[in-house]
Amino acid sequence: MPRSRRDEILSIAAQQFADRGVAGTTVRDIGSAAGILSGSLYHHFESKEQMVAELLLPVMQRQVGHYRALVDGGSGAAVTLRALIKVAVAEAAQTPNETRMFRNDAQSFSAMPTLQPVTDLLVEAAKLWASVIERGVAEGEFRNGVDSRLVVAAIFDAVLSTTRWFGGKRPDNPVRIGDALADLFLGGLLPA
Amino acid sequence: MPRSRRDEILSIAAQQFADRGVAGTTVRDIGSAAGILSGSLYHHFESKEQMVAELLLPVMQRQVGHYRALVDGGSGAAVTLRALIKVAVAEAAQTPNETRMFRNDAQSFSAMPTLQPVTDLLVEAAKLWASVIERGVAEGEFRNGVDSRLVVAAIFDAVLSTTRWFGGKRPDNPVRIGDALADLFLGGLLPA
Amino acid sequence: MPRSRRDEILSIAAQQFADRGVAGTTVRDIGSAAGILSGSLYHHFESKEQMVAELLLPVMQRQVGHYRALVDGGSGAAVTLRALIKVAVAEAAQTPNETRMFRNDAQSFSAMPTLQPVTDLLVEAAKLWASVIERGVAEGEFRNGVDSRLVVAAIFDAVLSTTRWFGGKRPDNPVRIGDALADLFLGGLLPA
Amino acid sequence: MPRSRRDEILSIAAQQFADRGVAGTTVRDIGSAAGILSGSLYHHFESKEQMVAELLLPVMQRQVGHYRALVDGGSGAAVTLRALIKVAVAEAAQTPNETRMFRNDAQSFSAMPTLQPVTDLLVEAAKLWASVIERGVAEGEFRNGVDSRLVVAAIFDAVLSTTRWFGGKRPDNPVRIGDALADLFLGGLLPA
DNA sequence: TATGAATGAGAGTTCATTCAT
DNA sequence: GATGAATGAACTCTCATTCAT
Repeated sequence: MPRSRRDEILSIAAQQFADRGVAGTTVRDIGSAAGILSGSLYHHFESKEQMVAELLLPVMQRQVGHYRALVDGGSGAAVTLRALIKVAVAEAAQTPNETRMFRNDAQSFSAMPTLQPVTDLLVEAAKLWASVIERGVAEGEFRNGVDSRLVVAAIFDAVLSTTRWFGGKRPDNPVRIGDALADLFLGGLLPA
Repeated sequence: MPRSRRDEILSIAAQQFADRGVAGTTVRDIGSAAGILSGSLYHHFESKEQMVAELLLPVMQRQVGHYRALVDGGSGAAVTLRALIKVAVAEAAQTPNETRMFRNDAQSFSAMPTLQPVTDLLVEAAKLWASVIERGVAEGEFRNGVDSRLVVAAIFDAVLSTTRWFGGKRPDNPVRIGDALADLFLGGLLPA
Repeated sequence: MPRSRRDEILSIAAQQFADRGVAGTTVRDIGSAAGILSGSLYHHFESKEQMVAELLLPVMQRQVGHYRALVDGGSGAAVTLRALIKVAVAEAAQTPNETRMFRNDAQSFSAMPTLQPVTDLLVEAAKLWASVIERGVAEGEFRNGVDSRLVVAAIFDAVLSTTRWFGGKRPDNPVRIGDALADLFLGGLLPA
Repeated sequence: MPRSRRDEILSIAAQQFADRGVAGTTVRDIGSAAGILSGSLYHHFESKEQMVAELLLPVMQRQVGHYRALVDGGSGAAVTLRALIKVAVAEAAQTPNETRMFRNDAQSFSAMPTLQPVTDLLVEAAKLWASVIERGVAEGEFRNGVDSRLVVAAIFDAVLSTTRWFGGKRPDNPVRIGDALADLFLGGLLPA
């Protein structure tokens, strides 16, 4: 429930960005979905790029905030990793459009200067997750020889993909998905 | 080592498509990377879209060919899944540019009619993988309660992400990466 | 006297289309004649082809409307034919640019899907005219052995050519031209 | 039955020019209809424009030759006009493609410097025909008050249109068409 | 806040023509 | 005579953005 007209437009834009990609969405698309002309968008926002930034930055800040708290929380690596996965999935479920933007458009962020802060947070998030994996290996909680970069990339991409299950008609339960993913990455497919 | 001029241009285009995305790559980009004018590309190809199709279709056909053979190979689910992951990673290592195109641009394929056959193969691939997971669960080789769709999506995305390790200056070893990924998804992070 | 900017541009385009042919007129030509950039045309029209359609359809609808009324009017064949010629010439004088487009570009209409309705009306017009000739022959008003298709084609082309006399500095009188043409086709060159 | 390869290509080009218009025909079209690449056309012809000139000039020269002879032949205006119409129709039947090019593309000839001689002949032809009409009026053979320019334009256009009946599967008889046209313009539709 | 008209850069594509082989 | 590759200019059309009203 968006409060201002501004927020309303922003959430309409998020939908479009998620559906067709940032580059594939024209300001005309956004305007006509919002019931105004494209030129009128510029009364609310400085540029299309700024809309993207305004959409993604708070989402990423919230996420990294959670990650920092969990990593600093003093729990063991396995418990922390499960918590990270669950909170990440929960956030993905809450902000599915923004999450799909991360999944599909992160590649092009480097060409958008305004998004530097977002990219920085993305990097920090990856480092936080990697640190948990590394600690787990170092402390013997995780298997030896695990490649932390590879594992982090795999988990991250898996989390970003969970938005598939949250859209559509019968959205799945984020808690269940988070647990399933944590089970998969911690315990594997083979039975214990 | 491309033989004809045509193949040479095609591999140059693949690099650009992978780096900046299909939509983000202009025919002028491709032309100047190939040392010719953009218009001259049309001596070799009918359209930009056709270049994409010509790049992706054989790659996907090869992959699905492998997947079919493995799924029909009669091995157990775990063995088959490991083989699938390894061959998929090996293919990703051999065609890193095309793989990155799948990762980043698959979303927009629906807007490109020429790519329908590619999309069809993509769907078939997902079904083949899912069938292995389901068989593993049914036959007790995999844990009970595993969500096959979710697992397939996670593994697929992880495989597509491995191209990170194959580009650049010091490309990693696909066999090692394939094994690491198979270990992760079969055995999980926790020690046996 | 065009009212909206849109109509103004349209009538400028008609002039150009008539002078250089539809294919020979570029959107840049139209734009610069209208004092705007070519891209700005697309604020008003979806495509060049749509401009052509929007120009020709109402003209042809009006004409066929007249033809239907006259053919159904119950007058004799000779009287009807004279009326047809006169109204056709009058319309050509009122919309000289569109008429020249019919004369010069009708051949290429089949390649423009948007113009199908126009082509359909063109065909109907020819049939209406031919029916009058045939009735005249059948009822003995016209000479025996007259080839109606040939005569219709000849009259049609003659009418389309009359725009020569309506442009330029000293435009001729459509009523006079219409009568002269009717005299020619009804009575011939030889004195009665 | 074209003799040289050159003539063969030329007649293939004429067909295309007639069907799609000069501007609407690409050298690629001509090449592929002739079974060679477009570039190879330039071994035979200097330019596309030259092909047009080479096609139209002899046709027009022949025609004007006939017209001059007939106009200078000393016959009465009516006899001369009938002869002009019949020979013009006969020529149209013999060179239908070139005639259709005159009908459809004459407008654009002014933009093609190479075609100046053709245009000059076209003008001379019109003058020759007009002189016959005027003589007929002056000598009382034709009705008083006849507008010679208008009549010439009408007859010319009618002749150019006769190619409709000479193409296709069951080509009509040029002699019959010529007579029908002469009857129409001399005697009109009304019975004597 | 919004409209409607326009900009200007750049997109994919076409095409007559050239030329080394 | 023909090929195959390329040029370079022009084409239609798109789109983020600006601005007077």
